[in-house]
Amino acid sequence: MSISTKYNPAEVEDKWYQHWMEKGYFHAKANPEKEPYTIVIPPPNVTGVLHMGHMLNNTIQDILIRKARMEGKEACWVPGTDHASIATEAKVVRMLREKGIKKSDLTRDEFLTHAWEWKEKYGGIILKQLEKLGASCDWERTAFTMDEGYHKAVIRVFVDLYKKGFIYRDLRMVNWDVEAQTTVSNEEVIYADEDEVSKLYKFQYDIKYSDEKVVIATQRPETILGDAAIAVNPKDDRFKHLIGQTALVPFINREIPIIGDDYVEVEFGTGCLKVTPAHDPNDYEIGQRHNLEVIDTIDLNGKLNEKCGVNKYVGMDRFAVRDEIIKDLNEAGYGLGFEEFTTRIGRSERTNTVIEPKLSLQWFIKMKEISRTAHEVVMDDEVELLPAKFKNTYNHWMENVRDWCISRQLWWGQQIPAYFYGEGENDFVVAETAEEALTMAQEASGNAGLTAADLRQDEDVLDTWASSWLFPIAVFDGFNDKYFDKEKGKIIKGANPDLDYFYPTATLVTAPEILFFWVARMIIAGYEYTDQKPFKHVYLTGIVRDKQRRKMSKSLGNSPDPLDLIAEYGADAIRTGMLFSSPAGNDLLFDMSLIEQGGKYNIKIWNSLRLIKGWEVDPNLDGKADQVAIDWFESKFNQAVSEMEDHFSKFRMSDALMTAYKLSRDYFSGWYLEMVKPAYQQPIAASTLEATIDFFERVMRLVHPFIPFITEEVWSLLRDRAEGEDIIIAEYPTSEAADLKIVKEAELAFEVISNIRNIRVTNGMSPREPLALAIKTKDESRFSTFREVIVKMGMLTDLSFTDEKVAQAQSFVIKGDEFFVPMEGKIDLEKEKEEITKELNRLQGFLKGIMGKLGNERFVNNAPEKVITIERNKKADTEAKIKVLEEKLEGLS
RNA sequence: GGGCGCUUAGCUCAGUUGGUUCAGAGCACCUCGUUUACACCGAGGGGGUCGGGGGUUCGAAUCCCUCAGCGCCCA
Repeated sequence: MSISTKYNPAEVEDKWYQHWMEKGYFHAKANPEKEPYTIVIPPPNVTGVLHMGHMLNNTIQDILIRKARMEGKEACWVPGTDHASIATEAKVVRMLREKGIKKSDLTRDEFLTHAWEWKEKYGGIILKQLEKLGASCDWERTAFTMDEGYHKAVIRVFVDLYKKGFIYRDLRMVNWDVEAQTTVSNEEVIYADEDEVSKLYKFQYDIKYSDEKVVIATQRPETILGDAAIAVNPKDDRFKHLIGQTALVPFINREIPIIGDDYVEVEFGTGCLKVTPAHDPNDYEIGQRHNLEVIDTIDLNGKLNEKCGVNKYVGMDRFAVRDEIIKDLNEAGYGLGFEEFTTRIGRSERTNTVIEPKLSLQWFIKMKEISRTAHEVVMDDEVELLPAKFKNTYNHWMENVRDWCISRQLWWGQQIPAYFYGEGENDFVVAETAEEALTMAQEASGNAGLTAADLRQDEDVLDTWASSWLFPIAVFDGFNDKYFDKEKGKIIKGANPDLDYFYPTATLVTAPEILFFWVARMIIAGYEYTDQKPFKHVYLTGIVRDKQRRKMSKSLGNSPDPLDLIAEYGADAIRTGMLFSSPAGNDLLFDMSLIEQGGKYNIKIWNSLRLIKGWEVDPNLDGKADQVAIDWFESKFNQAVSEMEDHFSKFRMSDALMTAYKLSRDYFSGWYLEMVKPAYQQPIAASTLEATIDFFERVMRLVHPFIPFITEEVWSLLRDRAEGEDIIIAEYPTSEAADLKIVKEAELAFEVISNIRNIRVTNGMSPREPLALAIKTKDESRFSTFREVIVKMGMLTDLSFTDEKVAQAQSFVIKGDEFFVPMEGKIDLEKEKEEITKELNRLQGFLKGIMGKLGNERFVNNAPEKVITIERNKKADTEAKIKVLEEKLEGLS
């Protein structure tokens, strides 16, 4: 069979992915004969598209899964998508707006119809893209957080937690996005990378029954009309006498108290703080402490309402009012100018609108108690974070965990199953279905005549994380009626074969930025519902950045399109490229040259295949001369496998790849193939060819998890394969004892060869220039094994042993042995002398250091014998080298 | 403001309990080479006072203190 000169990734990759799918290799079934190995994907946004972060993350997951599969485990990688309330709703709203439809013109049901259409059309694109990467997900298990079963699970958990007393409703200061008309979590509020310069305006307030004035400084003059107090620091001598007096809000002359509170920073602004409990979280807290009135002057749409007390401002946008009120107050003589200061202004991640702090009734989950076990298990390494440094961060967060606001003022998502039957704040019931709710409401209200039409379900949906925190359980249908004990609020063990088999999962691979939003909460849910951890290891990847360390993002335009990259270089190249420089927890500085390196690696493998496929066997050859190379590579292989096992056990994926890369590229394709390669157009021994193919197969199996496509292709071409004899399910190599003696002998031989090559290069000789080598050694046997290798690869005409120094020769020393390459006057004497002198100086300096150590009594007395012996050996070795060089120098002059 | 972490070659990073020539890898760089698997290659080479200072120790990239710079998380 002839093999194409060029490797064509696109063609090969599509072919094999299809083949794997047809054979059903990705599908996992509960199989008691095998050990399970499960990974659940961090579900990407359903409307998302593949970006570089996904590429890294999913490459790592695929490597883990493929390796587990080859190790004979039942490898199950569950893919899925997240409904992503805020992001998806924003996209649907934008799409509708482009069609001229306003969300506010639609009913909830109409909007959701559009949203589902959108989801059907664009949802899951990202999963198709993962196929291109080679992801071996069990596509039959693809989950979506709003699937019917999943939806029921989320609602069930809400009801259960409510019953258990973990969910409550309370007035809280939330971040209000006036454009999206929703609350956003603290995490969704972003601050500019650099502090922003803003203006701090000063205004004076009159004091009742006094000629004194009090001067405050504020960034938000539009909230003045909602002021409930002026606060000063009780330790501030300038102002403490004012405490207890009454100030007048400028312009409207509303009376407000002057209070003392430690929160006020003496140094900041004027030292006097206007307190607006309705519009600032800190002010709200001060208000709570001092029982201040809450005057909510800004409506949900960001416009001032009649409570502000000034007709002309009612209905105006908050920022327009700011300009207006500054002007008006200045004209009225209250303004005292402004100063610039740097501050941080929170903006909505979704709409970039300045966040409006807002008091609102929200649903919360109490976190302290429910998260206790989740806190402990990470501290005890029952769940291991990798790298471990994230334990500290996790600990800090868990120690200060705050209640989780789970309501979102959106339509796309899981609607909160709270049903109101009256006007009161507490006239509601919580139930899994409307029917159940009706019965409960009739009971709660004492009104048996209530009908379904009298019930009003809470308008809000749940935070998306309140869906995805159930992911490892819900993808195995864990909350289904059949497996869920509603009384106890626990999942029944032994009832759900899939869950019992695949859960707890093995490893979660995700980004550190969602350690709390998702990882911690999954652990919490895991223990709450199964009394088990959801996963053993959490591998936290870094962020993919560009060379200037900027995060790669579409908005910055600094990210290549992953699919273009795959099309151009092939998925294997991308996978290796991403992994070449990607230690766990460290950011990855993406560089095209890494992808190119990955591509070159594939080509190297391809060319090695071409070389081997070109060899003709001569049955008369015994191949004895090749045995040394075979023995050596066998050991080298085992050494590498053992190293990789160590790397894998520590989740050092980059290092594992580098070990495999060097084994296959440097040792197999470089040294080994060169050692056994027959001369041009010469045949090879059958046994050597067989051994070589066997090695090649083993190397391919070893790297298959990293580069699945080319390894499958090479595997299929190396031998005639039976149906189903595919590398994807071939056995993963495990390490066996390596013969360290032969490895050491090889190293010596390679060093000799390297020195000979060096002589050629430094003397400007052609690599083919015939040379001879004479060795002066006490132990000829150490060269016996690799004698022929040295001759072949050193391009030597002769290798002999000598007792005498050889004149007119280039020489070098390795471990006390002297090597002579006769040059017959071809060398540059002066240059040679210069170099020897240089080396001599270096060695003498080195020796001086050793002598210093050995001359130090405290060293000799205190250091372990082993260390002293090493120093003595170093001394002897160095002295020998110096002697040789000195003699050489003499010989030259 | 509180917490955590980082600083080793031009770049990205290894360096496990202080002790083998421990100062390393990959990439980049420089020189040479087109010898039929591969120039998407091969051979060879240069390059770091381990952020600064101090201390502990016979011995420090490694432990302690301190200064400087950087990053992340939370307020």
